[in-house]
Amino acid sequence: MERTSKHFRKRDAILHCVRSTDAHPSADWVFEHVKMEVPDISLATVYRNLALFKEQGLITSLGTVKGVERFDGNTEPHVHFICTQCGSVLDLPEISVPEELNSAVARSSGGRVDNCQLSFTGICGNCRKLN
Amino acid sequence: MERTSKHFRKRDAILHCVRSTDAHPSADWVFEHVKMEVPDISLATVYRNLALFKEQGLITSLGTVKGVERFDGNTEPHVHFICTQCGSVLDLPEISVPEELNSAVARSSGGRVDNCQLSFTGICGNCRKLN
DNA sequence: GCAGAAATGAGAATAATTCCTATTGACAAA
DNA sequence: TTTGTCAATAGGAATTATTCTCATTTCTGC
Repeated sequence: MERTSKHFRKRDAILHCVRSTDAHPSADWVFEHVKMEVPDISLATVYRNLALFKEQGLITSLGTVKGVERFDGNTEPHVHFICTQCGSVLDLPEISVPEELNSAVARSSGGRVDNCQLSFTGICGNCRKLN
Repeated sequence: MERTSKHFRKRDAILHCVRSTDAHPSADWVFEHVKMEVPDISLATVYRNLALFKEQGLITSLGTVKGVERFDGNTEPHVHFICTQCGSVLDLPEISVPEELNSAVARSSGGRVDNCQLSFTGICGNCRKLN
C-alpha cells in the first residue's frame, strides 16, 4: 500500500527517522527530530508507533541504556558496542554471532528462539580521550 | 574485613540474596526476599546497594526485562535465554562467546571493553505448553 | 457528503528508580 | 563512659520514562 497520504505522514516520519540514523535513538530523540519536519507531533504518538514497529519487526530495541530504551532501524543481526559513560551505541558489523547458535539455544532451552543480541559495554574512544 | 557486624547485616543480606538464586531477580524481588530475614529493610537500601555491587563488579545487570532491571549474582561470563512472555531468564552454560572477540571489539571500537553480553530472547518451554 | 475506522494530541496516570533528610550503629579518641 | 565522626539506613517525596484515556481529527469506502 502506498502510504503517502496525510493519514500516515506522522507514522512514516517516525519510521523514517529511526531508519535513517545510526544513533540508536531513544523515543525522545525521535520525538525531537520528527518535530522538525512535523511540528505538531505528540510524544505519545512516537511511543505508540515505536511499539507498533517493534511488534511488526520493522525496528528492534537494544534494551535500555542508562534507563532509557533505545531503538535500531537496522533489523539485520549485528553486534553493538555501548558506552556506559556517554550512552553512545556503535555498530560492529565485522563481528558476528554464529547462525547455528540459535538452534543450539532452542534445543537446550526447550523454547522458541526469536532473537539474539550480542553487545559489548565499555568506554568509547571519545570518552577515554576526555577523561 | 569481617563484616558480621550489625552494621553490614543488611548490605550483606542483599548481596547474599542475589548470589544465592538463579532467578536473575529484580530489585523488588530482592526486597521481598530480604524482608523475610530482615523485616525492616527499605526498598531504597536495596536499590542503593544493588547499584553499589554492580559498580564494584560483585554482581551484574542483565538490563531490563519488561521494563524492569534484572540482576545476576553470577559474574562469570555466560549466556542467557530470556522469555519475553513470562520474563523468566535461563542460563545457558553450554553456549559461550569466544574470548578473543573482546580484543577485536576493543580494536574496532577504539574504546575499552568492560563487558560482553549475549542473550537470546523467545518463548520458553513452559510458556509454549501453556499457549 | 457521510459513517465507521484508524491515528493522533494533550495531559493524566502509572511504575520504576533516585533523591533527600533525619536517624542509627560502629568505632576511635578523649 | 562519653563524644565526635562517618557510613549506612528508613521512609517517603520527587523524578522520569512510559503507558493510558479520551476527545478530536483524518482517512477510507460508499
